[in-house]
Amino acid sequence: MIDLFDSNLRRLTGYQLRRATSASTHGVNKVLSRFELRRSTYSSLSVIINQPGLNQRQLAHTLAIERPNLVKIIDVLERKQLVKRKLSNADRRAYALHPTTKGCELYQQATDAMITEDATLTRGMSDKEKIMLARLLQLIENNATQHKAK
Amino acid sequence: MIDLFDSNLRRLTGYQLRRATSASTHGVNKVLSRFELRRSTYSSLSVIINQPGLNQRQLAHTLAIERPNLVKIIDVLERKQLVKRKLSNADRRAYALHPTTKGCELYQQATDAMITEDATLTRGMSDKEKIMLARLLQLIENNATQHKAK
DNA sequence: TATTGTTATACTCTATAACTATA
DNA sequence: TATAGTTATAGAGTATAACAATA
Repeated sequence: MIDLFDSNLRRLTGYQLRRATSASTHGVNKVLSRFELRRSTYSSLSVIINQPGLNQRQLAHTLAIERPNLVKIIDVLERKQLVKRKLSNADRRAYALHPTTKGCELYQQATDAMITEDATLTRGMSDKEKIMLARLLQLIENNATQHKAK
Repeated sequence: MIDLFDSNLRRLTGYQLRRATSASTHGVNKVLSRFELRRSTYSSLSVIINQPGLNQRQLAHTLAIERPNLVKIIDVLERKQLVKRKLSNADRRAYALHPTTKGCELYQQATDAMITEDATLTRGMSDKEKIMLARLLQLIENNATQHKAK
């Protein structure tokens, strides 16, 4: 096959980002499917375990997703008995989100597999490069978020 | 607001990538909407201008998208008279994709705006860091694509 | 009045199977 | 038989408006 190239697009950092992200998606989905999780449910479970008791608004903010999109994600996690919505005493409008024992166990297994999978992405990088990459990606996110707010 | 953090997730390169990409999306969409383009139509137009005469299979491969998803994108570009499907003499199954004059002009304007927008993402980076970022993102994409093929 | 969770809805991107016409 | 373009379809993520219960 003739190997064409998108040399114009490749000059854009935003496009480079999108291609790298997109390429990584297949492997991530494949790993998570072994645990009957999707990216949205895994990331929500992760934050809930990291910050037990937070409410849906806080979780949505942490994940940078909209509140309405979270409802079905938590529904799924609750149906699978990985997470529980507990009524908050302080504010009866809100639910405090807590992981179950089953949720913690599944999270540990899934995370082990995710870390292994994730390591394939940075194969060939030195530790110094990995640290720099993380720093630059965070800078981009901050730049974009600040830019968006204006 | 209490500033919670997703420290578990943030250790994963794949998640760092996704957050940076996602954060950049709003600005890109906003720029492209001024030209009545979307990411999919802009990137297709870009490749067609870069490689005039290529067919839809080649374009899909270059953009790493599936052939069926390209059909409506080209339909839109053709309806807007930015691109033309020309019957290929060599292979009457295939269309050769060519930009129109209008397509080239709109692409130039949109690209100027896109480059300006894109520069905000790498604000605060040295030239050396920008080069390294591009190299590391390409490495990730290669690693992920290779990993996927297995 | 404002906020939490929710419902409804719509749009974009992505992915696969199967068809047609050509090769 | 294999390929290019297409159709149909379904899944996942994302975004906004509006509502009930509560603050």
